[in-house]
Amino acid sequence: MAADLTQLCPRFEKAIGLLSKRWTTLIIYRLLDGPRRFVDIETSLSNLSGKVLSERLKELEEAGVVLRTVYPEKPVRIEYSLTEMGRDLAPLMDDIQGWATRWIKIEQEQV
Amino acid sequence: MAADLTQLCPRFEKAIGLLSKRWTTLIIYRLLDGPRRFVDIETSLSNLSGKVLSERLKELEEAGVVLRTVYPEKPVRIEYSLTEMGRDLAPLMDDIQGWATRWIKIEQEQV
DNA sequence: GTGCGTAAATTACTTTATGTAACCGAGTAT
DNA sequence: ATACTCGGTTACATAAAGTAATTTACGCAC
Repeated sequence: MAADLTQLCPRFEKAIGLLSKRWTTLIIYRLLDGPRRFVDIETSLSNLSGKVLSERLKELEEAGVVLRTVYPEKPVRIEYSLTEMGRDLAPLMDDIQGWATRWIKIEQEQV
Repeated sequence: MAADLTQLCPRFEKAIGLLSKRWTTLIIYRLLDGPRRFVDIETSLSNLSGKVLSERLKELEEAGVVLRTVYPEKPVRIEYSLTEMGRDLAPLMDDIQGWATRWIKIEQEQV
């Protein structure tokens, strides 16, 4: 009967809980290119609303993946960047990119 | 002004759309150990409801990641397994596991 | 055959998450 | 003063997920 009592590694579960929320991976992917401002992220990911972006950035900051830096210039500038923990996700992103390239088919627009 | 017009690779985006849905990764992770029946997956992932499992398995089958096999035995047996495309996600899972092990802290139960 | 149980779902209903759009406060430009 | 940008927040509407009961098709005990 013992179906499958293999416990999931709690760290793995927690990582998945963080990373697999909607938009999270795409936000991180954007930040791999370098620090970005709120609006830049918002406008570069279509359908991502400021509301959710704000939530995600808070979660990621809380988790230690993203760093929020305030530059006290004339009009204050706020930049979001990846911490070391965040940059360490780069190989993972490459894996997804590789897998996608190998397996994902895109339906062609009519030629 | 040109904020960041870098387009996301559509394959990458599609892959993320598939993989980052709630439960999807955990279901695939479970199937990496070998074929499983519906109830086994359901009971091994707490809080995953039959409803959503059913949806996810259909999506994954549709995407070519999961194979649904019907064994016409006395009480019919249905097994879900990974296709080659699905098994090719193993390195990604390993990377997530590695990253989680390196960075994710678990709050300790009181000793 | 009646009642009971299991596997694999599906349906109806509730709760949570996300999307949309308007609004705010600080700063700057006209 | 007016309008515009940035970095948000708020209020409301829709979509997705959770909960629980029901369904269909079996087998099993009686």
